[in-house]
Amino acid sequence: MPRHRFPDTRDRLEKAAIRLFVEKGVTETSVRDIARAVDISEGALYRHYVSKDELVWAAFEHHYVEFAGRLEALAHREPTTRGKLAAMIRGFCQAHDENPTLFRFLLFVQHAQLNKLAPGTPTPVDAVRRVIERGIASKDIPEQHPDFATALVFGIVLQPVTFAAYGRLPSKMEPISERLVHAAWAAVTSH
Amino acid sequence: MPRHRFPDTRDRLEKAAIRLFVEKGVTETSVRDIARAVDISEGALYRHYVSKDELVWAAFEHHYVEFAGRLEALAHREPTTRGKLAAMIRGFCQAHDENPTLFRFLLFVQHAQLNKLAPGTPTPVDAVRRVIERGIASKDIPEQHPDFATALVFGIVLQPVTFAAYGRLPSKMEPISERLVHAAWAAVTSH
Amino acid sequence: MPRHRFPDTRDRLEKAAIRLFVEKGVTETSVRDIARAVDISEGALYRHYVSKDELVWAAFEHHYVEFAGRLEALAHREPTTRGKLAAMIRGFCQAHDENPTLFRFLLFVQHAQLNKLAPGTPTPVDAVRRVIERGIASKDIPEQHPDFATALVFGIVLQPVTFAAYGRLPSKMEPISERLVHAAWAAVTSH
Amino acid sequence: MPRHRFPDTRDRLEKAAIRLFVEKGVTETSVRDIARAVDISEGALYRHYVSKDELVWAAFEHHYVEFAGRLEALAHREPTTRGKLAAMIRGFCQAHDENPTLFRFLLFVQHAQLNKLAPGTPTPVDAVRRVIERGIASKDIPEQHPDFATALVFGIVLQPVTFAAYGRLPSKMEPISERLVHAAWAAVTSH
DNA sequence: TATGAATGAGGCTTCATTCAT
DNA sequence: GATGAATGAAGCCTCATTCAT
Repeated sequence: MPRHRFPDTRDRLEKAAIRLFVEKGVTETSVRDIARAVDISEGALYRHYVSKDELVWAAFEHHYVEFAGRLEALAHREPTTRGKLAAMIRGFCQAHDENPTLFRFLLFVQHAQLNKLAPGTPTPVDAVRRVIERGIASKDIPEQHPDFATALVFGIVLQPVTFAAYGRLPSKMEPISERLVHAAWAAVTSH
Repeated sequence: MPRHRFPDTRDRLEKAAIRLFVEKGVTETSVRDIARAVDISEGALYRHYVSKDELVWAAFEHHYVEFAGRLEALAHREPTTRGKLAAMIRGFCQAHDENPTLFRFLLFVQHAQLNKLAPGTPTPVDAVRRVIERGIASKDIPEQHPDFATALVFGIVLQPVTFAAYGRLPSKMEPISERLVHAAWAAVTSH
Repeated sequence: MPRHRFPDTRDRLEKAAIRLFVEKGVTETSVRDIARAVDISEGALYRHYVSKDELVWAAFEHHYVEFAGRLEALAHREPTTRGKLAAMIRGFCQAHDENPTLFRFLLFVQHAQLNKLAPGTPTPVDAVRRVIERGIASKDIPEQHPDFATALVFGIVLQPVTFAAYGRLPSKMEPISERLVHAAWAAVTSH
Repeated sequence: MPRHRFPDTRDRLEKAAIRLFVEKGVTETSVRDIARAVDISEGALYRHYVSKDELVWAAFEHHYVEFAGRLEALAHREPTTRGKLAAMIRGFCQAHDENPTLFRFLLFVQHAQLNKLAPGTPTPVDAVRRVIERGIASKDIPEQHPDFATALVFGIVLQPVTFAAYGRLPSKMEPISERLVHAAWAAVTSH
């Protein structure tokens, strides 16, 4: 049951759009740019997406929710708080290395899109936050504001991604995933 | 309508622009938006800035370089690696709390502006990196890629700022500065 | 309002632009003027030309090169120097009378456009100059600076065109073409 | 009885404006350009000229009328038609070489300004035309349309100036003045 | 008297979107 | 279905001119 009659063109549009959005920014990428990248006419794009906004949103939502689910599942498999956190951080690294462009897209556009998510939709932030909350409850992690601890974990994971995006660090995350796990655990459990 | 009532138009433009840039994004803020916020005509803006780009750049460069110098000075006063790092992190928090809008502006636009900095201009990243490099040389910090450790520190400091910007954390950083110092030190010295 | 009723929009734009350029000058003609003359929106013009500059250039280049070729061909058919020169002068007159507006456009904008011609592109000036050069070599024309003689011929032909453009002379050139031929030959062979 | 209280600044403005007008064109030269060239403020320019248009006009009118008078006087001194014409052509060459920029200015802007001349004001064209008219009346020149003959003389003189302006001929006219005299006389008397 | 900030109109261009073909 | 010309709003910028200081 395909979600659309032209799944191929739609996918190619999404992929090209994501690439351009990361390269130039969303506002700086025109519908024309996207149509050209996929070699269709501007008008044709509107057969696949109602508007540019919808294209951005669809590209975001689809992958963002999927990624949240993936993290959730990874955490679910592990029994301990540290194991869950470690699995999620490794999941971040793996997702990044599989498709850095997509990862950067999600990272860079999230704040403009988050408010469009249906309330209650699980996000990667929620996934991490939930693990931390339970870790605090079970005393695996010292008492602290769970959002703050979540921020620490995200900062530790995403800043290297940002540095990599701008060439300050090598582009692969998986080689440093264990370092990130240790750093995140240390940060979250310090005092 | 009076003409010279505001000899400080340039300053008012910068301030209004920074606010709008943070609220809506740089591309999404039009010259007209800025001019209206200051109640002058669009054309008048060009008496003060050669172009919108120059306005963005001037607002960025001025404060960015100043902030880098401030961090440098804070680090300079402290004798130990940990002291230096702690002073800088507290400096971040203080700078943020003094003017969160300005801080967010610097944070959000930096990547589009950094390549315009004259080569060799010291940046906050350089300031932190230098302390870390020396800390590694003096064995205060375990052997590791200094850019990686720098990323950890920045992630730990900036992600809470980002969470605060989007309402996930309280808007003041100074109350959590000691926590950030501990977390950063823990992350950098873990293994 | 219908969209595709004029598949010849580009041509109509060029024609209207040329007319306006002659009437008011290139800089003094706005893109809006041109679009209005053809009854399309300003934005639509950019489907046909990348910029106003390109419109000016395209209108110029196309006709200028064509005209140069036409003169060249006319000269080629004649065996003698005087015959070649006479044919070219008659060609000028005929081209002018066929479309005085176009001719004046080429005359008035040439200096701003000539430096954009690909080096080596033949021009009407080259065509005349070449005939004169050979005429000097074959002693049909007395020894003299060929550029100077070329200037004389052009002055003799174009100044009446200019006078006609500003109403000082009747608007048709063909009736005076033989007079121009005589005058040009007399000027070029005097001493 | 000075014509203005700031003859010096006014002169410098006129000179700078003429230079810029020749270099870039009248429309393409802004009031700002002119004010800067003379190192005064934009506002100050309006103490000397009511508007940009008036500056253009004043610069034109002043020199144009003066030049017409000069030609008239030169012709007056000579008894014969050929002598008068020769004197005027030499006068053109001399005026050009004294100040080529001014000469080009008059040449290039004349058509936009001529209709502002008070009716009856003598122009260089009138001066030449009058001599030709009388030459025809006295049979020194064969019967022909005097405007046409005037066009020939102007073409022969001005086209070399144009070629010089664009680098196709050496920049001095006086060395070729006798050639121009001969060519003009030959053109005008041919048949 | 000189300055230059301010105006307001207008210039060129881009863009998301529509729609006749 | 697909095309791409057309729209109309908006974007950035320049300019001649005015006028408070």
